[in-house]
Amino acid sequence: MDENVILSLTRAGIATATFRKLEPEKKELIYKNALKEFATDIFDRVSLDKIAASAGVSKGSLLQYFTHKENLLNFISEIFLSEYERVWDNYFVREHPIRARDRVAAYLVTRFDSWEKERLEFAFYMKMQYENSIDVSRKFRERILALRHRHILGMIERGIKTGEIRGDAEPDAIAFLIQSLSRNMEIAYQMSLLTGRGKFNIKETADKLTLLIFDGISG
Amino acid sequence: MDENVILSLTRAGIATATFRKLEPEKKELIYKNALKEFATDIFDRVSLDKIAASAGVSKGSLLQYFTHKENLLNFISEIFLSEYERVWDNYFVREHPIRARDRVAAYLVTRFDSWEKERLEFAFYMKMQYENSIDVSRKFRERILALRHRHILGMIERGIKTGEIRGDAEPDAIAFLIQSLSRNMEIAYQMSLLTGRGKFNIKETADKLTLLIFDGISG
Amino acid sequence: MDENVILSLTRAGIATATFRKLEPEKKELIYKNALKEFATDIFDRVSLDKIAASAGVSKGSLLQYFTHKENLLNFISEIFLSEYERVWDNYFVREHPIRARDRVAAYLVTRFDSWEKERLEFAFYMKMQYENSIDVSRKFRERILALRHRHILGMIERGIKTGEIRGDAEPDAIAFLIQSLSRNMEIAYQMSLLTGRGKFNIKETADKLTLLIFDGISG
Amino acid sequence: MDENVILSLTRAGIATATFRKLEPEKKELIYKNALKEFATDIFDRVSLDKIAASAGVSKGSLLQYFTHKENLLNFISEIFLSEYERVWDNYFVREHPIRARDRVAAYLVTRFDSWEKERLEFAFYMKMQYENSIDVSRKFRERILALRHRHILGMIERGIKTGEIRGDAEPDAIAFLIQSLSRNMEIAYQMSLLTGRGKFNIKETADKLTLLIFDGISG
DNA sequence: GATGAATGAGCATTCATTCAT
DNA sequence: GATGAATGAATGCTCATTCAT
Repeated sequence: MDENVILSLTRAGIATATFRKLEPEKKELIYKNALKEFATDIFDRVSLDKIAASAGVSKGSLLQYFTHKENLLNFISEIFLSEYERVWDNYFVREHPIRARDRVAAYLVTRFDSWEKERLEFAFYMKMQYENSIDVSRKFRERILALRHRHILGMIERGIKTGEIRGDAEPDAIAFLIQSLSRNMEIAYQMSLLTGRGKFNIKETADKLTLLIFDGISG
Repeated sequence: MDENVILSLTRAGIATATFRKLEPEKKELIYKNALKEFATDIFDRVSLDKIAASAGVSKGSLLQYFTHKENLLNFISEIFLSEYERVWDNYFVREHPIRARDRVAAYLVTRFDSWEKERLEFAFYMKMQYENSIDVSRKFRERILALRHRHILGMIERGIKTGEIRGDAEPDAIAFLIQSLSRNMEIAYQMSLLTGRGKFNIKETADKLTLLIFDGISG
Repeated sequence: MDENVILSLTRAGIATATFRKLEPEKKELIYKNALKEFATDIFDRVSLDKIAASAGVSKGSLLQYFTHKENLLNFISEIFLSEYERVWDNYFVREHPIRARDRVAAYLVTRFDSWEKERLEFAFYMKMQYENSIDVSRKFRERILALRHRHILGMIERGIKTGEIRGDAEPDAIAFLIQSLSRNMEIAYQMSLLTGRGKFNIKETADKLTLLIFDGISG
Repeated sequence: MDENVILSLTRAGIATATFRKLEPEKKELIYKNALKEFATDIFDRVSLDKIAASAGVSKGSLLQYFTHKENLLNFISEIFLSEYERVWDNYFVREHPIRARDRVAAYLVTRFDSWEKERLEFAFYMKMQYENSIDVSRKFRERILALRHRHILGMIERGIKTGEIRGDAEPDAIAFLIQSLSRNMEIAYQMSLLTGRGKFNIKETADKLTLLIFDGISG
């Protein structure tokens, strides 16, 4: 957890100064356990008692750190987003495949290996994107969407420049297409996790789909 | 509401015989009002009192008909699904566009005109797919997925036969692609409804995307 | 407790229909015990748990009857006021002393013998008149004040007509004077109850004060 | 704030030695801000956090100075009383009107001009007399009552000596009468402050009432 | 001596479910 | 079969008080 982010969240009134001054391990513990609860169940069914107990803090302290239940989610959400954005931005400054279609295939695959180890983070990510009944999630959704759109558009424009992607189509439409695939892969992955039966082969799916959208499905 | 469906739900223990014997209008009234509540808010925040009041039944009766709150949702879900499946099956027995790509474009557009008039049904459909973390919604999700997969596969196989869709690719992969588009269009539509700003042009989007996936995005 | 009053309170949304249908003894029990708590302690420190327990009802029921804690006080207050007004109005239609000064002396004494037996009612009456922090008490205060003012003015006007009370002074000023005495007697009575030491002789005080204000304190 | 009073309060265990050693300005600051809170709201709703924040002290210190929340109120109460008594005692050693009735009229008016500027002090004074169902307020009430009684009795006895006030009546009864007027004027003043509508003319009321009680209301 | 972090007791309110009528 | 009264479990939040630093 980035201390600078925590500082700015403190300034934004999302976490209190009291929380900021906690030992890093304790902060981490609270973050992890709260994320776990919010990832596992709906906002209304998440109980502060349970979070407090599993994080080894009193409920009173928890509320002293975040004032509100909703603010606690807000905090978790912001920390998650900052980390998420950091990772993705990092990804795009590093070296990348040479061919546009490889870049797209790689994009579709990215993050899934992390999710593999961070199941709770993935569950939280999915829940926040689709949960409409809480205000915090709207912000979350929009932040995620904007980030992904920016990244995808970047790839497309580069592909158009090199002539690998057709320039006669609207970049936004192509972006919508790639966004769709990415989203559906996340959902398919989640369902395979939930049902347990049959692993969902991400790499293979990404490769196949990239081929299809580049070359078209026409006979 | 199909009486046969109600009968089978009664046998499955989802609704009681008492409910089945109700006058059709009363059953309809309960369905409509319960669906409205479950579409509007999260399972936990839906109150039986409100449903009972708006449906003109007593809370006691409501529970006598469905035993549980969750069972009531179960019932609504099953009725919705049976209707949903009926409509789609109907769609595919009727005449269709001649060209494969027109069939796909039409598929992507279908249902949206109904949703336009049936906002609550659409909200319920989306909520069940993405938001409610209840067992019922898992079943719902899977049923929807299976149905759509079956229909899309049908289209693809027909296209392969006519040579309009390439036969060298796995039909499942192509189905995944189309499924992705369909899903993302629903999400985009929902977001345009929620935010209110800027209508989402379904027809235009469907056409553009169909072109893209048939011809590919290669330069 | 007058059923008509309860009915009108139900209509005003202060009590629910569920409460109205209760057996009279149960209603009485709730009224008595709630009044006792509100008479004994500050609104914030009165606990619904305690009232529910002493009235032999569940806390859930209590809230079903009155929706809010404040509404429960509201209810008690209205019942009290209706009874208070009934008693006083009754008092003034009955026969009265012939002489104006006797009427005033009698007025100052009235209610105290009832308070003697109804200690809790008296405590409630005092608390409601002087507790400013709850909205309900403002209404209470104004109702009490208006009633007493009306009654006192009535006495004064009659006294002016018979020539027993001087007509050259403003009736409102005389009313203020009598109101002051009445109020201070209540306070003195309350203090004698609270401290326990030395009974406060109401009758004697009323007689002495009536003499004083009629004849003046001039030497 | 009189340091001698603080010393005796320290000895009485109401304030700690730690508090006594504070700089006078800090002590004053704590007094002012605590009084403000206790004047504005009921004991239970006054929060130490708020007092600490506005007084520029830590909550820990506040409790170190006074041990309890109730003791803090105790302290404020005692300081207020000592000041109140000082002012009144001062008033009675200064020169006064020559005629007894003027002295009474002046007495009824005294303090009101101070309250005009010291709204919070007045609110505190009233709240302590009537509202707080705490032990502290009982003591407060009795101290105020005793002081006023003493002063009023003094006036009366002087009036009896000069023959301006009748000697055939019990001085205590006359004192009760004047006390009543004084009290009711305070209440009327408070109500005019609370409701906001129509100023309550103190001087005029005092004059009229003095006339009435001296000359009597007989026709 | 000053501070403020940690705590836990206390409480109003909601609502599904039970069950007597 | 219909009703709705009774219940109690569950939970977010406030705040005085304790106590380690």
